[in-house]
Amino acid sequence: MSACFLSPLTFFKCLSEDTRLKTLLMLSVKGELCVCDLTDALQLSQPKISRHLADLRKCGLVLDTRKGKWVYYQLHPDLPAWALDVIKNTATHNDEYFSEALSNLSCTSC
Amino acid sequence: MSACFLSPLTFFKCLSEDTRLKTLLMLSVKGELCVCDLTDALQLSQPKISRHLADLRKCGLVLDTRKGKWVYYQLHPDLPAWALDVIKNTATHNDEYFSEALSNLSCTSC
DNA sequence: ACTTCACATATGAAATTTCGTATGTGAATT
DNA sequence: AATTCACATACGAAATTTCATATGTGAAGT
Repeated sequence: MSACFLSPLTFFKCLSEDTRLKTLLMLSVKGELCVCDLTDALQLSQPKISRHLADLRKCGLVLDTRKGKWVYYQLHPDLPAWALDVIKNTATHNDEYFSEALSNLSCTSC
Repeated sequence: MSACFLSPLTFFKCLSEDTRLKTLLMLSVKGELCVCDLTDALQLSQPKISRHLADLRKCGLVLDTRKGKWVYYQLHPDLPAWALDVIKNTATHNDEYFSEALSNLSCTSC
């Protein structure tokens, strides 16, 4: 789904759950992460991560790209500027909220 | 409650419901509104508005001041800057989401 | 082609959120 | 002090969200 329109309510509902919020904040810092990166970082089951990623996809907040066996997620390039601002702004001023998750990342690109 | 600390998750949970979100956006534009202003603007029952205002109070997002019979609400002065930014930014770029509510306001100060 | 790996989805149960209705509280008016 | 007005809270029901578990799908290796 392309991110043509995004109602503020839909957007904030996506941000109102721990797993989804941390995922978006991590993506805003790291640019791109695969599902296994996220399960490692957040120490959660794969189906749980996958379900929340599906929510974010349906709302147009993230874009998924398959690269061989792995599926990489990024913030959707067509995300409205105000929404991207909210995410970046939140990430910048709340390191302590997701720093532990970031430090759990073991990918080579970190 | 003073707004010493506000976790991003708590904050976004407050923004993830239509009544609460519109209330916050209206307050960011109008500065101060009483409960009856909000019931008029949003065309909702008084207990419903009141319950959501209680939620916002408990999280430290709004401050209530009694003036005679009326209770006026405003965004909490101690709201963290990043959180205020999110609200203002969202209000600026999503007029159509709450413009109808604003136009329903019949208070003299509008 | 069979297996394995990475990820997605389906299902029902459990937890959380929301709501309407009724009732309570405080300030002002008479 | 009794009533009215503006607002807050209590309560159970209904709706929504979240989750664990099981199963399905697609790509790559053997």
